Amino acid sequence: MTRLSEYLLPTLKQAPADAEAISHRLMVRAGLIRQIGAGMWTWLPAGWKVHQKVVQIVREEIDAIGGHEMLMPVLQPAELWRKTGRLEIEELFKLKDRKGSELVLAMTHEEAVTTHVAQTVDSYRDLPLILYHFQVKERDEPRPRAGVLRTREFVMKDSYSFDRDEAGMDERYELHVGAYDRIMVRTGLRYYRVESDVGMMGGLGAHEYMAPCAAGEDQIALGADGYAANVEVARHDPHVRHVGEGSGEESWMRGGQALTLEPAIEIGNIFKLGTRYSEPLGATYLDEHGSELPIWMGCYGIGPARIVAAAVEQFADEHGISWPRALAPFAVHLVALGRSGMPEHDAAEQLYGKLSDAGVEVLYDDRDAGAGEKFADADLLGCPLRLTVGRRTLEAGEIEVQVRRTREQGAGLPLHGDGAQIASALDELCRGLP
RNA sequence: CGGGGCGUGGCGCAGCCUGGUAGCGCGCACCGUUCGGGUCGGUGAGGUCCCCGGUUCAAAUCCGGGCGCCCCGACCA
Repeated sequence: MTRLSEYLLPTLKQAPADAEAISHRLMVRAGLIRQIGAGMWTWLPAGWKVHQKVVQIVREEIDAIGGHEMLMPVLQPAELWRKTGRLEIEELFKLKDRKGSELVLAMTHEEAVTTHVAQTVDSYRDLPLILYHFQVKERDEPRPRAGVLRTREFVMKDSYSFDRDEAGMDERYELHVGAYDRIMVRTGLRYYRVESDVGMMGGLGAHEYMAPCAAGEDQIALGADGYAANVEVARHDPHVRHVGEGSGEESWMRGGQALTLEPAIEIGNIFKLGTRYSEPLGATYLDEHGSELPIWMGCYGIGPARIVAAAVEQFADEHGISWPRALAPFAVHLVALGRSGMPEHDAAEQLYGKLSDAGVEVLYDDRDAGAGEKFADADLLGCPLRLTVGRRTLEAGEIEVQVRRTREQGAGLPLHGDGAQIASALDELCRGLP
């Protein structure tokens, strides 16, 4: 599928000096991302592949609960935001066009979707509805940090539900809980769904999906009984007592149980909005009796970039990244040893052809480079399986297979076997991996 | 926004204190060598020393102003 000699994968031995978070260091070193300014990042080809793996998982699960994908613009009239009272938000980028008209760069899309629904939905027969898109969000963050973890521009999947009443909204909300749980499981991440502060979105309920990792900027409180909450929520929970204050080590108790605090990053959030946006934007419908009623809404966000970074954080080791199989840029990293023209190199070429034809996602390292360099890059990039074709391989008639996560060598596969058979054997192997 | 740090070739750094217009490692190009864990040797290319101004015969170096980036905190629809 991809020859490394013809690909752009600029790996580095040393991370940029100012990079501290593991995901920041490794994603730059592995050639996945490059910075262009504070909180402004480019996804290079291999990085974008990973990002799009996440996007596709999210798309499939939102489609499965009846979501309809669309695309709304980032550039929007300021007037919409004035109507909802959000024009004054500091993080909102504001600008003017050549005529002097006031515009904003959207940091989220409630204003846009609600406007469209207000214009197009008239009857109770049009509801419920789930609309979503993957679109860039622009936020003038006071402090971007940690590579792709907190940026000023990032792609978000945001879906919005529209219902006749509160019960309907709750139903759509629960559908999203299910979809989000399935998304998290499929990505292979360790995660918690925690109750969150509803903040300015109204008091109707909200959850956050948190991925524990060292670079996390939030803290979650966890109980042995399965209790999991944002620390802000835990703080206001009457059952939670704060024990060790001031001694440096924080200690919380809930119903006689100690709570542990863990740093985590927010990778998704879901809110019950109620009529917070439908009212100012006039999104109403007529019910069976001809009465005009406001539409009940929910909004549901998920950040693919944060899922990618969290996966790096959670599974990296001293050699580099170790992707969960669902997110890996390639299923297989094939390393050819020896110089081009030598028998082992020719054998690697043949194998590459067979795997490609069989539809295996394979990155083929056909570069004229030393074995050490190739293995180091393979470890750094972190594809689940590494295949090696070298002199030993030829002698044994077997392809060497190494599992990235465990760095253990499995049983070899027949070098001269049928392509489809090798592919299905690899597929089998992959399915057994995390 | 408060506190701290940094800006010298693609990356990592030295030089700055004690002014004399730039050096190391990696990477890159070429030659040879090696070819199962970042081989070794040689040759070479590549720098407005973040920007503007000032001091001085002379500024990467000293002074003033600005910009950019990172880290901690605050903030985080």
